[in-house]
Amino acid sequence: MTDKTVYIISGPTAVGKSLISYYLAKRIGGEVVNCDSIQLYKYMDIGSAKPSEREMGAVKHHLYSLVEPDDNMTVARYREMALETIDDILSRGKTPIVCGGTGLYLNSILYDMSFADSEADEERRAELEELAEKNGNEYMHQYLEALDPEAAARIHPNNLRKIIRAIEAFEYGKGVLDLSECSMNPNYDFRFIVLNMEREWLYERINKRVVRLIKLGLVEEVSSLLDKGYDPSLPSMKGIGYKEIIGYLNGEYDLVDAEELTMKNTRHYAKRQITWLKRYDFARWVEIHKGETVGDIVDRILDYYG
RNA sequence: GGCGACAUAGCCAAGUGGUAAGGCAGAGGUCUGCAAAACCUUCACCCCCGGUUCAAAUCCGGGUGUCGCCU
Repeated sequence: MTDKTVYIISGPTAVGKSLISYYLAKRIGGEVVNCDSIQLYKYMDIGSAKPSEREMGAVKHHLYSLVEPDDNMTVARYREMALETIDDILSRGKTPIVCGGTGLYLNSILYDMSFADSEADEERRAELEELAEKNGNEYMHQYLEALDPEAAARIHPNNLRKIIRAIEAFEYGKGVLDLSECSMNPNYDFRFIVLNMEREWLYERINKRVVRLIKLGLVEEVSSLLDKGYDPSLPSMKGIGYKEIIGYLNGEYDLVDAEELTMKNTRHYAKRQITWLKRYDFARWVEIHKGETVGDIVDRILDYYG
């Protein structure tokens, strides 16, 4: 371990990232830094499966419950906060343990990404969305092609969201860059662990977790968010578990359907996360087997990097 | 036992003579400012046997199975 060592504990949802990070932190005197887009929000504790009070009390946890659910979060802001937090932890002689499965946020720490030249502008975005509404995806894709052919070539014509972002980015600066043009963040020595387990077992855990979250009061949590006035269209409220419960509360289907939908969407999410994480050829994959204790897994993580 | 209906992918399902829609699930993938988001790719010789026909998931006969009704 060096004085710039930063652990990253990632993996699909429900593999046990939080628990393992917690034990790892206890073992090496680390502090946990959240890298989960939904756990960043306040009042969204049950649905986002944040670490328990006890865990948060025993080990320092950063960037949890930080912003209001209607806050306009972006990767750029996340990056800023995360790097600041990591530097602070290092300056106190502790080891940061970045824990989470939001791939884009992970990238923002891992790579020397620059967001400075492409500010997001609400008004311009609304304009572009309207233009798209009127003329369709194909039109927007051609529009982008005229501005930034390279970006257009990378973005599928149906992916309107990315097309609009690329147009914005182009108008503000150098456009949307490809990650391959970035180098690794040179300020840290990363120890990047991807936790994984047999697909079937993971799906089983996901299903059980959804049942548990509902038992713990997810429905109440969601209705209290709605009572506070948070709009279902907010990105935070589109989180898995939240949007499905909102549908139930609106009478679109019953609770059993909401539960099944949540399970399904969580499974899909886990799969996308695994796909994303495969890109990091420098990551060490730790396969968790049934019957292993958290201690065993932490041992293996520590052994990995000698 | 009789009569009738149906049998298409893991599930739902379209197709009634011209070489198997679609949805869901599953699998794989893309990714620099909404990322728990957005988007893409992929997945069947149509219950079995025989017949008619240039051509059958589609028509005919016989099996088998499921469902319904009757006795």
